[in-house]
Amino acid sequence: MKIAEAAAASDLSVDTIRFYEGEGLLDPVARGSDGHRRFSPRDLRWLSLFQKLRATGMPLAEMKRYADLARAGEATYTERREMLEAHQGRLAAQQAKIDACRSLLDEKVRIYRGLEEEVAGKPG
Amino acid sequence: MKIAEAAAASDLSVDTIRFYEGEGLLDPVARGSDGHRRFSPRDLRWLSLFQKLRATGMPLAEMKRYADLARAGEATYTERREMLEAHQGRLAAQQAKIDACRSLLDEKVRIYRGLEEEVAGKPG
DNA sequence: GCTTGACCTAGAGTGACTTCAGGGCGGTAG
DNA sequence: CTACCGCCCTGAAGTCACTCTAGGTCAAGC
Repeated sequence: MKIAEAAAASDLSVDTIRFYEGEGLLDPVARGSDGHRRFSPRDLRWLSLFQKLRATGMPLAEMKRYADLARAGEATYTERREMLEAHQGRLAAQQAKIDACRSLLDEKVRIYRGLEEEVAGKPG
Repeated sequence: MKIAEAAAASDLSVDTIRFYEGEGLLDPVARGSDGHRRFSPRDLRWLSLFQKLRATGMPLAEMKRYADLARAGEATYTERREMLEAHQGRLAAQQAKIDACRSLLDEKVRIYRGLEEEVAGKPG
């Protein structure tokens, strides 16, 4: 699978994928005889994981740490789990922000609708 | 109200508040005789709004546009409402990302727990 | 054989802060 | 009175995570 397909499948940009490889999040990706990257299903699963973690606010350094731990084998299960649990906490915080923003926007939109009607009803 | 209090109340940093004023999101803030900023309740409401919008991914340029429209008066009600509605769409997208990440993490954490037990149960 | 399109690298540019360096003012402890 | 502390000021440099640009390779289609 080449990079454009990997990008489409993982919901990352091709630039971001190259950047992540450069940062060492992914092991160096295999290359075809043309020098182009060939992504394995395993690479793909990593990219999708990175996409989800980043999209919800995990810093790159932390994703790197997680990837390094995964390379280190079964001795790191506990630390890896703890990292994911810490990120679950971040999800909850994000959720709270979304909820707060949603209720504010719902009200403001309602208010604007009222104001627009008022303006429309003005004589003149 | 001075800047540290405004920061605590709006959940922004003092640096971010100064930065937002510099970018013209806020009208120039009143100053005391000591040259320090004095934030009005109105400033505070704007800052809280900006905090909520930024925390959920609205770009600065868009918040600036919204603030400029608000300065322009009632002729801009409709455009302002449409901007907020567009942001409601962003909230939904964020929500989807959080949900996708949450279900992945729930599963991964469950799996790690199983693996940790397995390792713990090994002889030797 | 020439163009088109997807890929390559290295490096510059961007958005939204954050940190730093250097300095002022007001209160209080010595 | 002055030394220090804490909070504030400005302008500029630094950071994070991309994103875009310039210049180049290569296989395939006309």
